[in-house]
Amino acid sequence: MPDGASDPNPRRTGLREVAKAAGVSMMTVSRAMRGVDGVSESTRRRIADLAQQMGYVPDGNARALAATNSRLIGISLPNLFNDVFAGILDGMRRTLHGAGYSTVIDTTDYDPDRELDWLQRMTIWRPAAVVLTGRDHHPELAALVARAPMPVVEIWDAAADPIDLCVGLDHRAAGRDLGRHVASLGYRRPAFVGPPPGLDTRADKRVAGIAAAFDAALHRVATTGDSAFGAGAAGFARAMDHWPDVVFFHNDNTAFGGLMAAQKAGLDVPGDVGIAGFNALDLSAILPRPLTTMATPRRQIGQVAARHLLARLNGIAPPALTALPCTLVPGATTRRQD
Amino acid sequence: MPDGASDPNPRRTGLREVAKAAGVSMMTVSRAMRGVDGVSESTRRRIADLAQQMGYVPDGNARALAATNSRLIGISLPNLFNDVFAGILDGMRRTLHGAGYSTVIDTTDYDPDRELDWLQRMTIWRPAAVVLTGRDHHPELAALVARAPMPVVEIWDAAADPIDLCVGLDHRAAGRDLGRHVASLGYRRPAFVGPPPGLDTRADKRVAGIAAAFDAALHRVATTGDSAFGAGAAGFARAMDHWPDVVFFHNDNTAFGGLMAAQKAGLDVPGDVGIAGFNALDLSAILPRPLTTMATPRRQIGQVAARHLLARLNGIAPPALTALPCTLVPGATTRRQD
DNA sequence: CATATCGGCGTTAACGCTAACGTAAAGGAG
DNA sequence: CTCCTTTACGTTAGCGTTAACGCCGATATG
Repeated sequence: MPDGASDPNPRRTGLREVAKAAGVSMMTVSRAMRGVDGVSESTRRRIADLAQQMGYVPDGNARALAATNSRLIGISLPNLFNDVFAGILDGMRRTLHGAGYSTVIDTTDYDPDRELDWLQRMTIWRPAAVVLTGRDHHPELAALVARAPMPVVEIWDAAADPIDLCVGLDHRAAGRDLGRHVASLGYRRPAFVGPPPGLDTRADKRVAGIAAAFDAALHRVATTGDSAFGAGAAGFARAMDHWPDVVFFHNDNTAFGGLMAAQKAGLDVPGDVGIAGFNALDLSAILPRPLTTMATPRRQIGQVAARHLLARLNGIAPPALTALPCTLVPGATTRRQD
Repeated sequence: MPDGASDPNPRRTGLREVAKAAGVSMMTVSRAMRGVDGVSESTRRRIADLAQQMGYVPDGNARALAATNSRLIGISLPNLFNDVFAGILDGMRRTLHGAGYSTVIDTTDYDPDRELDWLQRMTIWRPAAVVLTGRDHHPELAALVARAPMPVVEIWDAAADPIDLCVGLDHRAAGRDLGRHVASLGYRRPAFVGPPPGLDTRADKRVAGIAAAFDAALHRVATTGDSAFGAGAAGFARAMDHWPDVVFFHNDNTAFGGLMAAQKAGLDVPGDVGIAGFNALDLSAILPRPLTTMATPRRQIGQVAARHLLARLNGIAPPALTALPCTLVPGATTRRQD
């Protein structure tokens, strides 16, 4: 069958072509394809078959333009080199995807400027909603959202007065609970190894919670570098200058780095020094001495956030603030209870 | 300042409003905003100021519709719980983002059906291009791409006859090089722990490469479960039933799981058994005994893929197939060279 | 001094689709 | 048999933007 040459511009098959082939109006095809009422079952099936056979693909841009709303949801996360955000994202995307939404993702590296920048570019697509990580944003972000009204979900950090919706956990309480547990084991001189203050505000809240559980001051050591593991090892060495009897880490990966450094330094864990992580990542459970850590409901946060968002998009008002509980994992890198 | 009520429908500021305010035609504003030729510098600046001040945000949907192309790029990856794909993605996104493209991401869990499904839904948005992982797709995918012609980049696995563009590494060669190194150390009875054959075709190619480096047959053990670490530990235990003297793992995370299992079983590594990973993830370097592994240029793959893609989008023809080199990391979980 | 060229801008006609409203025919109630 | 309702469509008028082309005055070119 000779192909081209006959038609100079073979025009992509659109609603028009399907309509002509089916002997109905474009509007009927449009309705049939979207599954909205007003088309008889027989016609719908006939159109669906025809569309399939003709290779018709609806045009999301035209659709969004005509309907003045799209099925695109923007998601902003600090990074993806981290099972924490990968877990949240996974929980969220399964639900959103199932409801017919596509997700546009960006990572900010904890930089509010980049978050704002991304949101500005995202609004070009008239997204149905956006998801932001945390509660601390660029000062201009609120104005931007006010100008382009749409549902906003802030995830991971549950704190009062969200922009719109918020699903996460209470990081201060999680830090406090972990701190209290460790303090109850008899530790008295805590240190913390993690990002420098101000960078990751969730970490700051956890530190505050941990510190509140102890009488003595908590020594905070700032890590740098790309690898969480390497940063943990280096941070641990610097933390030990202050003779702590227990070192808290930003997360389990850095804690593992610290554990390796302790081993290399010939220190006994938990005899000479206790070690505690955060998040209960997969790694923490298979160590010969499982990490003391706090399990965070990451996938669940994503799922709940997505469900609330869908509710909002369907006109139902979900709770503005949802804090999900964490679970202490006693592990074996701190002393056992006497 | 009393706000609403005066105008019943305050209409979002569009090209029209800016044009009216600037006393020029919509077309001039359009040109000015896009930075295309045909507008004097003074007019351009005046319009830009006005647009900024009026809070004008271009409509990507209308733009894509009128221009019949969008600045959206679809990216399909197996998952994000893995520094491998997170690294590739990061390298790619920095470059694409810098060129003004947004990325729509999906994960497939190594399921060709889900990849096809996603691509079908992605084409709705008329993306400027799509990125797929690997070279093995659903049989119908080629037809789908042919119907909606657009640049396609296949990443991670460099193999002949790509759909369009391909940037990755030669997994068979990487496996072979790693295998040869290990064989040269005197190991004779290799085993492999990783996903079941057919699931991750890159892993299959590496296995083939490893096997080719040995005289004896290679025992392959399939892992299951969500956690790479746990899977590695369980897989190692099952692999030892066949008395291998060296166990290769799908990646460094599973290898670490295996290492922990060996330690728990009282086996000496590399005395009793050698262990080799793949990818040189951050984890592998900070272990007391660094992993024998193969370093893969993940971020670089992303960058090169993005650069080639941008070239293609700008009408320049990049090389169809690019294979990037890997670097052997001898580590200490296999014997030293005699 | 006529003609070609070019920068700077405007006009027109889509791009592919959907909201809102219109209409014709069939069925049910009184 | 009229009136109302419901079902199943069709018609009209955009959604906000850009490609293509046209026009006009200003500066080179022969």
